[in-house]
Amino acid sequence: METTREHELREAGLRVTRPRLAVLGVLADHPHADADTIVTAAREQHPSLSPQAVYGVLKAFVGAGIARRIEPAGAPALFELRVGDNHHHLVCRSCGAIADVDCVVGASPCLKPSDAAGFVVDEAEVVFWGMCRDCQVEAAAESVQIEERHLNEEHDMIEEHDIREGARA
Amino acid sequence: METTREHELREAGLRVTRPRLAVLGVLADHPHADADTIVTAAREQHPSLSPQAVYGVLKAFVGAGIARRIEPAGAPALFELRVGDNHHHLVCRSCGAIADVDCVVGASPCLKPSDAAGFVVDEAEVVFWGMCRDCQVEAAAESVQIEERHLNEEHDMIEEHDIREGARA
DNA sequence: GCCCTTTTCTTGACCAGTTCAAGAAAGGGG
DNA sequence: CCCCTTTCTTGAACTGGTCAAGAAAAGGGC
Repeated sequence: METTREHELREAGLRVTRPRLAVLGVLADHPHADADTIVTAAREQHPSLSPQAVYGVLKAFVGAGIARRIEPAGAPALFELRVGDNHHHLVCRSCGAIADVDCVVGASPCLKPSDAAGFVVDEAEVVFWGMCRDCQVEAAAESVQIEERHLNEEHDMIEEHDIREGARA
Repeated sequence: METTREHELREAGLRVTRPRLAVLGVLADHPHADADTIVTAAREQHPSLSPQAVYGVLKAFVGAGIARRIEPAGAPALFELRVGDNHHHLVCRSCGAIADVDCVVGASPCLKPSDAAGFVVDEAEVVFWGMCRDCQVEAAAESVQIEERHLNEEHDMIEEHDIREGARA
């Protein structure tokens, strides 16, 4: 019995239900999963699970403070169980992969705006944009190919674009 | 003649068109406008302007480097002309107001992740979440009203649970 | 253990923001 | 001024996500 997870839910003031346990399990396995990934993965344990149920569960988790929602620009929302430590994220521009980064300064709020313009700031969210190791390798390989293509010239193009494996989760 | 703005467009390698000049004007007036605001405002100068044209223009601007797109979680994308200085943003949780903040450390990339996990980072985006002055005032006024209501009322239970302030940072 | 109330899940419609596609119109170099 | 290219208009479509109503199931009291 997943008493541990049941406990986590109860601790958070949430009823223990199959969909919630399933989603919790998926989040434990996929530290930065989007709703769709969660639906798909959670259906292994609970086939009838609906997307709306997942949205509801996720909203409950976020509301109860056991999950955090992150929304990198241009990507669907991602959810993670690591909460309360104000860590930040590295996002790969080409494949969307996400990695955690500990808070730069340590404590939260980790950053203070130089001039808060009258705002009361309660969170500083940092997103580091860049390219993950895999995509760097791929990009390097591709640029080599382009070079070769130029050398060989007048041969038909090898369409390698759209490789984009979903290494998001 | 808006030679200045025409020049800005040409400088950026863009053709000068009426929709573009209109959008450029709106962005100059509204430093953090969303697509819808831009459409509405730009129609004062160019009534037949379509939303799709605006999306196209904005994409062109961003591509040409004369505008920047920001996407605060849970809000439509906003566009600003201030580019190239890697400044950051304060976002009001209750009304969505946005204010610019100069880069905390000065130069861009202003922050270096403690451990980049193999990523090559090219930008550090910081969003400060909080409450703007207006909303603070409003919230204060509202809490006073609630307090009065409690005092006047015949001692209904003062439900204080679920306060759970989002002190996530 | 069973009932009852409340919460949650299922099913299905709907919405906002944005993108895609095809043809018409406008920019601007020659 | 013409022609080619880019851009805009019009209209449809798509994605990620929300809303609403009824069915199901959680779990406290008996």
